[in-house]
Amino acid sequence: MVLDDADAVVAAGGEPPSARVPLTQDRIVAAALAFIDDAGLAGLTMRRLGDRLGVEAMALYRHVPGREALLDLVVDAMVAEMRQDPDVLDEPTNGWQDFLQRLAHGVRRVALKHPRAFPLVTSRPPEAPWLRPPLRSLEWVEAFLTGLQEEGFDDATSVATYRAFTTFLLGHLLLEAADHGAEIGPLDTLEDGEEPSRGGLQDYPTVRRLRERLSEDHSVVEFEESLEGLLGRLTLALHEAAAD
Amino acid sequence: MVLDDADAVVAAGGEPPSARVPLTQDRIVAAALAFIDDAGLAGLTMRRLGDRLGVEAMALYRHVPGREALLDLVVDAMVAEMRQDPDVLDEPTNGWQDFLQRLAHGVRRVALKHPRAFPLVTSRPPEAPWLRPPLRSLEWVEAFLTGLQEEGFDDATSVATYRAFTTFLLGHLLLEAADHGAEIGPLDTLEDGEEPSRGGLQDYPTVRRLRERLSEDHSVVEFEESLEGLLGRLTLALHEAAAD
DNA sequence: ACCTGAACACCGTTCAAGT
DNA sequence: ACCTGAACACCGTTCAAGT
Repeated sequence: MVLDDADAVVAAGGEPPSARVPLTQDRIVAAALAFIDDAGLAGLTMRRLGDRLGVEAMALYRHVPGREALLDLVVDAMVAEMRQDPDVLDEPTNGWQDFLQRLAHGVRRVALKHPRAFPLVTSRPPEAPWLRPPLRSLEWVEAFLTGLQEEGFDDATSVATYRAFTTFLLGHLLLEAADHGAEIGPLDTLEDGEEPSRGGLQDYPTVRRLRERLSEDHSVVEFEESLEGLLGRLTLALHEAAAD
Repeated sequence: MVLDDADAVVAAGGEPPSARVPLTQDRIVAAALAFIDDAGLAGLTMRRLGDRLGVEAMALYRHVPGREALLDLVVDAMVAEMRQDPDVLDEPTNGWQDFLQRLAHGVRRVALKHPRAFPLVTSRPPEAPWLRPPLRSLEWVEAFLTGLQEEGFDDATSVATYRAFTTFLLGHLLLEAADHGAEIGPLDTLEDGEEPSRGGLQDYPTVRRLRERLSEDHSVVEFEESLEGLLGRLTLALHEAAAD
């Protein structure tokens, strides 16, 4: 999913005049992700994606089974992006807390890099029913569980941690991505200063009074504190498990 | 959004032979929600929804602005369903912990009643950018914040609680809904016992060993304990705020 | 007043035909 | 070997016409 020379040419100046750049699945997936990033999922069409790649839509079907499968590949690409992150470790080398902290921040970086595509990680059905977004690849879960077991987690605690950790990530990152993605409906183009739906605010005095505060962005602090809270609870659970 | 006589007639025996049941927005929205509940969002089409109501698709446009708007109305219907729940209180009458606990369980009931429609609550853009799913209506947030303030929460703590509470609900309920919704892709019809994607499991020994455990459903306990943990942290935060 | 029929622009996808 | 053109079935949506 790395930008190769072919993409560089296309990105630089439209499609190459005569030099035929061959289509590949990776190029298609990368283009689809880029498309969603700046036009939203609703705008992604096989025909428009073809345009973007200088090709008829029908040419895509030689490299990708169809639109649905393409979206799954986009999810795979984002999941793979987390694994490439040098700050995310394959196994715990400085204790499990450091391991989980790096992982959490790595996932968060990807979510904020692709706020409009990230929800796909949640909405696409996973490979197996017990895989949970956003850590929804077998490789991820294997690395996650093995890492914890190396650090002395027993079976039950490892699995419970996987579940608690994914729940935590999903809640925070989906909301944070929504803030940044700002899926502005095509109707909400408030180019003029009309401030829609503000009128009704008079009926909600408390909301109205706290409006400024509600708009403040404390997501970094909240993520950090919530993560620390989770790690703290896990530490307790670990000691309890050891005491049994 | 309550089933009225008109729906009862239709539900009982197909469309009424001659007695014209007038279309209303409520009937359309209820039918759309029911459709998503048992066919998934992808299957919902204006034309098919018209069929289900014994009407041409074009007739729907007299009562609903369009498909996108209809989906927003479906979300509103689910949000309203939470407010009708008799176990969910409008204001805290037995302390804020009881207030939040009832609210949490009420939202959970709706999520589990509509596992395939619930994700819409997250994916549709809210009325205002500072409204957060799943408590994404002005009425909800007004009741929520006012209730907490009656219980002595200051402004900052009320808003922080709103944010923490929504994050908690979203993470848990989206994952739990996904478990129950089982968005089985049209291709995944494993009517024969082929067990797809199980072959690769040999490369993931830890996942393989913990497979049984990963499939166990502990969502009730997790929801309960996580909620209790949240309330506990809030209690601490309250005391800290009071000490300042 | 409320619904229908026909039409338009746009989809995903298939397949024979081009180069 | 790889892409294109034409075609099919299905969408959302508009609007004049029916009752």
